[in-house]
This record gives sequence, structure tokens and C-alpha cells, in this order.
Amino acid sequence: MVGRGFVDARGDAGQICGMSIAIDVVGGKWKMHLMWVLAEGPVRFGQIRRKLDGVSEKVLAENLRQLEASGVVHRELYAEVPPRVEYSLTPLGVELNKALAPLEIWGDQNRDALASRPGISAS
Amino acid sequence: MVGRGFVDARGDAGQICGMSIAIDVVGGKWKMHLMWVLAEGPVRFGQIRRKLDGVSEKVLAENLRQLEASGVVHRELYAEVPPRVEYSLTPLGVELNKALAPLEIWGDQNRDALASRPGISAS
DNA sequence: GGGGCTACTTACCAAGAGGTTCGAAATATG
DNA sequence: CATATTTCGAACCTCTTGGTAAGTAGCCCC
Repeated sequence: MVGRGFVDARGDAGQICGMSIAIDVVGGKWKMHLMWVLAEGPVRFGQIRRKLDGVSEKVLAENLRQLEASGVVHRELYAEVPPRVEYSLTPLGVELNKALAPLEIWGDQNRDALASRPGISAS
Repeated sequence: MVGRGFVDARGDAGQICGMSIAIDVVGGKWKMHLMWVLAEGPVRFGQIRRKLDGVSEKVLAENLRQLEASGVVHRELYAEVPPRVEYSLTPLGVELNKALAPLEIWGDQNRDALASRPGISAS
């Protein structure tokens, strides 16, 4: 997990930065994108996998479980055959998504300025 | 870097998610905190290191260079002995920080709800 | 009976992010 | 002369993250 180990990062007030917590939740390669896909409503595992071209099933399942454990994603298992699982955002997840939006907008607006920079995949 | 490899993550519109770009810039263990520290004004290397208790000098220098390469941080070297280097935010960096704020607030507001969750360091 | 469907799980592997240690470079101080 | 200061660069190691490939579990269809 990306945000792990931020334990000692404190601001001037002496309390742990809220950012650390956010990164603990959505840090990693796919979690933010996952939140974005989930925002559209209940989605099935296979649907997500097709939307996020490039994720391996292992990592997708892992990340979904972690988001569920963090309380931002709800997992609903239907005991059918073949099995069906639907993922959706919890109220907390919806709030998180709202907080994520400005970052999305910033990246979008400065896409051109950043595209030429090294290490940025804005092709 | 955390956000690397988001190349194939596209939304319904078919364009690359602005989030990918943002993560390319501030992904990683320390970059977001770095931005937070830099927000207070020009800071010297040693000052940052003392604020972010736990960073190794190598990683701090690395991250600062990467933020500089991304255009969100300005690095001013004074040719003195011993050398003095001051870091500050560029206008782009200031904008990024604004976009980062809601995430910080979200983490802060839901600190208690998230503290009990596994893998979250909100002690 | 073989193959497909879904949503995983397990084992293994590679890449890279981060940490540790050492040293450079020039000057001031004891 | 030895030491301290400050900001790193280089070498080396470790641990985590993510990717690959295979297998699992029932039921359906041909």
C-alpha cells in the first residue's frame, strides 16, 4: 500500500495529516480509478475489469477487498450460478469521491503543461 | 512511483483520466506531504527533513527533484559554503495544493471512522 | 464427457520504491 | 590538523506492489 508508514508525518498542530489517511485508503495503482468507475453505480467484477484495461484479476480483487475493508465500497454477493458480485460506493465512498474530484480536474486542466514533463503518462 | 502505469485507464469519454496525471505527480510515500510542507513558503532541505520525521535524505532529495521536474516545485540553489538550497511552490504547485485540500479534509473528518479499519495509520 | 461461464485464490516472479551507508566539496572553527 | 556543516550522489539491500499463469467451484450446453 502506498500510504503506509506516514505515521510520523505531522503538521504544525502536532496531529497526523488527514492526507495520510486518504492515501492509506486510495493509494496504489488502481484504487482511485476504481473509485471513479464505481461512482457510476453498482458494477460487476467483470465489468470493472473490462473498464480498467490492464488490471490483473488478482490485483483488482485485492484492491476491491481493501476498499471494502476501508468502508468506502460495498460488496454484494448473489448466490447464483455462475456467481454474481456487485460493487457499489458506500456513503463514505461517495464523500471520498467528491474530495477526489478537484484532483481529477487539476490533472485535466494541466494535462498539456504536464504532458511534456518526464515521468508523466499523459500521452 | 505510485501512479505510474495508468496508461490504459480511460473513462467513458475515451480520454485519459486526469487523476492519472495527478498521481504521476504526487504519487509515492512522501510527495503529498512534501507539498503540504512546501505550502508554508520557501523551506530549506534540512528544515523539510526535520518536519517529515522518517524520510531518508536520499528519498527526500529524489522526491524534491521529481516534483521540480513536474513543474510544481521551484528549487533555488545559493552558491554558498556550506550550500544552501531553498524549495518553494510554483503557481502550478499552488493550484495542485488547492486540489489536494479536500482530500486532506476528508481524511481529517473521517479520521475516527477510518482509524478502526485495517491498514490505516490514524493512530 | 468436454468445455465454458464467473469470480475469484494461490504460487511464483519482476520491477521499483524506499532505506542504509559512505563519501564529496569548500569553508570556518577549535 | 581535525572536525563540523549542508546537500546531496553512488552503491547496495530489502520489502512491497503489481503482473502472470494456473487452478477452484458449481451448473449449463453440446
